[in-house]
Amino acid sequence: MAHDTDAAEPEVPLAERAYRALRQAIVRGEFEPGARLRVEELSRRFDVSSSPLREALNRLSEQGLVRTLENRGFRVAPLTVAGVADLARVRTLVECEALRDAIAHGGDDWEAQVVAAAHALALAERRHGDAPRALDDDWSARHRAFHLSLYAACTSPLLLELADVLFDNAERYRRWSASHRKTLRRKHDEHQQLLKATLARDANRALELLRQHISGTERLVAAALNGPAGNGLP
Amino acid sequence: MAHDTDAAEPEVPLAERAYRALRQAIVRGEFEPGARLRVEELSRRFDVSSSPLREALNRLSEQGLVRTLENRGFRVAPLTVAGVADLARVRTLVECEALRDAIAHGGDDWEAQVVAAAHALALAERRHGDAPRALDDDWSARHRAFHLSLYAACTSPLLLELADVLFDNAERYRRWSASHRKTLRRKHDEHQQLLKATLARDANRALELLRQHISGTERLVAAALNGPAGNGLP
DNA sequence: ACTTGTCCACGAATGTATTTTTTATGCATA
DNA sequence: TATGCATAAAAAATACATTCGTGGACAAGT
Repeated sequence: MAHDTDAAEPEVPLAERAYRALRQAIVRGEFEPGARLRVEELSRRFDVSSSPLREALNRLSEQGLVRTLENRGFRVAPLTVAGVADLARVRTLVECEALRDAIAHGGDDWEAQVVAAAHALALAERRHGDAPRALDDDWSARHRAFHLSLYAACTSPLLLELADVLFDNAERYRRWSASHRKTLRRKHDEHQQLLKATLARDANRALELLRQHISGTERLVAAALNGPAGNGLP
Repeated sequence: MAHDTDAAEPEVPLAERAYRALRQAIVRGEFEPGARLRVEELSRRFDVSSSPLREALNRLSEQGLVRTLENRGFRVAPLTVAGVADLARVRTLVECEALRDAIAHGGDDWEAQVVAAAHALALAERRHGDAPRALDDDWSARHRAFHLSLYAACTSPLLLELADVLFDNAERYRRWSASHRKTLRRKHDEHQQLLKATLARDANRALELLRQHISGTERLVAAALNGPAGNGLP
């Protein structure tokens, strides 16, 4: 029996591993927004040859994290004011619908998972003091888990998949904003209120809170994007 | 200077060509719904080697047209009752929002394009008699162009991209349904009404018509899917 | 005799190394 | 300063090697 924690999980294909590693690197902001993604560099960096790497890049480009320029290689998708506005809009549309459905159909197990995720997030926040949370991988993972747990009971697989992809795109903006800004955001109360409304099955209130949550993030990011001119953005 | 109409448009990469050809083949139903997509076969069929082909397959799998099974190759995404319901639901959400926005923001040029697309579609329908339209490539192209022209003035690129991908997924169901059914659908009136309401900038009515249009298609497809048991579907 | 499990071989998917083609860059020349 | 050619770099595609599942034969046990 092969154990997973060993050298490099040989049962998961290299293309898949490259995909995950690259996606995480992009979401975490390890590359500059418009930066070129040279196949050979990445090839060395992830210790994988070109073919699986190109497969990963192609998948990411369908998700909006990477841009393909024909015969001119790949680039990290840029971060723009228009982009964050568009993203917030579509996220609101998709995630509100998913939340509405989850509230309507979720059972006890779903509620339990939501409470668990919220608690895990709260723990990370308390422990974390005043450092910018969005830059902490652990907090980010729990933040993501909390939001997605809210939708988990949604009956539409497509909607869930969309919410997933859109969340990753938004994560890039959150991290960029957190690292280019002085004032830090306090999302704890918003999350708690969202949790409370959801558990109370108060769909109207929960949806309104979610809308505000998303648009609040968007406003901050947009301000950071065209505020300190010359901070790396067009 | 290379001319485009010659042998094979050398300026568009093979991966891109493979992607387009394969997508069209899948949408047109040239493969059975759950059929295996062997790399070597496709490689010979499209006269391309494995690398660009795998890139195309990876992109298509992100779009929902192809399913990836780790270490077991690719398959055409299945056609299921749950799938068509889910798809119709998300299409309604996305396309209604896109249409609302287009009606709010579209200018004269947009209106002109919509009218043109509608007219082109009407011409194809009149000429086409009573044969099942969804099986005719020309009609399908015009049908697609008409629907997408309605959204073209939408200010959200993301929404437009989503509408595009979802429409292709729906096209698979339309074609399958059209080829496994006796009674044919008459969508002409629905399209005309939709056009009329849109040009009148009557958003409420247009959105309601679009909802009915999508759900009408869904009902027919769902009926065809579990109606004649043993017609190739689980 | 029939089932059940294991091992081997074949085919197909995955991955690497290499060649080909295209695009970008620098230098010389007008 | 602009233009054209030569060179270098990188992307795209191919050919080749490796690895991984699948199915069949054979052996052991029921």
